[in-house]
Amino acid sequence: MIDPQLLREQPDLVKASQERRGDPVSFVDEALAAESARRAAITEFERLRSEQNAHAKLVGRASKEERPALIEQGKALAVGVKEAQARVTEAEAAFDAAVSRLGNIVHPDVPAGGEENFVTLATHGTERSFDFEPLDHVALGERIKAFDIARGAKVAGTRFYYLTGIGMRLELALMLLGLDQVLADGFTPLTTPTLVRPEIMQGTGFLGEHAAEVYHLPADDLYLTGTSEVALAGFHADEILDLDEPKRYAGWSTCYRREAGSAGRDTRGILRVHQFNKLEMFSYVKPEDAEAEHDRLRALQERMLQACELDYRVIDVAAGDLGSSAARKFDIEAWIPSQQQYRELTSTSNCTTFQSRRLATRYRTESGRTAPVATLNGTAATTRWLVAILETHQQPDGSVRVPEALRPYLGGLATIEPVEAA
RNA sequence: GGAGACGUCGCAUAGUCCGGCCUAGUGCACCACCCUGCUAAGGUGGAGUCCCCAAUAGGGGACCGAGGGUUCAAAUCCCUCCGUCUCCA
Repeated sequence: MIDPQLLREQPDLVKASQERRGDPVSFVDEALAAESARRAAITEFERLRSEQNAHAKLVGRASKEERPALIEQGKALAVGVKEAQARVTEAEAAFDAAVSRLGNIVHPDVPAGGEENFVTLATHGTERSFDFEPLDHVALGERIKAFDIARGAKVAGTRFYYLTGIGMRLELALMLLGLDQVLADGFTPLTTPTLVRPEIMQGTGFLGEHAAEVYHLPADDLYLTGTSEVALAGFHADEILDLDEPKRYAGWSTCYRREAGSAGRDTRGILRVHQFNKLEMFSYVKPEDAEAEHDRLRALQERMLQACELDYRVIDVAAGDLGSSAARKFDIEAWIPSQQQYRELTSTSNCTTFQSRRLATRYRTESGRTAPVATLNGTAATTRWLVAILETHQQPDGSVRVPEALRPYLGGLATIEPVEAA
């Protein structure tokens, strides 16, 4: 959630942010009204409560004779307090709902507009073309027996797959390469829970706009996470952190997504699936260090794509295409030869203090006060990378060259040869 | 799955049976000052988190795992949930 003080003191700034996101500006005035209603309710309740507390003490000290009359008076006070308390609960729920509709304050450098209005910050490599007819990752995967999509569908349904043989090994190799890179950068590796409680899902904002994307297990009231960001953000919930040094974590987990709104899109292959693995970076830093950390995460991601010898571009995602908790987001998209277009491989978001405020993750400032920390997240590697790696490094005979950096994790394997049909 | 014990403002504990000077005590650790004078010790005071009002000082409310309930009044009584531990299966 955004800073209520900012909402109160600089509503115009919040309105401008809403405007740039393409979200209703009227939400700001509604939130403001709910905010002052909330404070009024609290003030009234506390006045009555104070009166009641003083009265209860009188009763405690009173003699037997005085007591009955005082208790009668107390009953009247109790009614008023109860009503006032109910009004506070109501006002707080209303405020919560109203303020929850406001997205994070968009960073001033974020391009205006929607999905297609991104700005390309950098490109690397060529948009590779071949002097032979390139295969897409599905055809390549069949040649080298890297995955089995038909059997995935048979067993679990569409958008499920098996990684087989070299495919399975290649995914692990990629994850291990990613892990070694983030370890070198001081990240603490974690294997995270992939089932979480409603409060955590709610607190991290994934039950808002993405609610339909999330698998729910009603028998246990647990949610399957679509990214370890959920567990990583929840890790330090309700804590006061020592942030003299930033806290950096790399969470490895399987991710589950319903892909509810994407029927018919990317139905071929493993580009868009219900289940995949991901190594996710997550940083807790002081708010003033958030932008530098964001650049750092992006640099790390670029290094990973370069290690995999992929062609890519870095885009600054436009305001209208930002998740509600992100103030700014950089996506790195790799060139997919069979599609002749760039597709997202990584994403890194600066959530400033938006996420931590609801999760009550704080640090101690110079003056000794507590203040919300800034959180940032970014992809280090996912199963989807296999698509780009296979297609980019394919050779005329249907074999695939293994990027140097991945070879140590594959026993030195330099080329993945087609498997002859049995 | 069954039975039981437990959860207190950093850590450790008192308080809960029997509701009201609990404004949650004490020890350790911590911070400031004083005393002392050098591997120490002692004294005084301070100190949690969240929120509201006032914006300097200050005043008030909430928090004893979480949420409800009973009551004039709940750490204390009742219910539900979460967690930890022990025993049984």
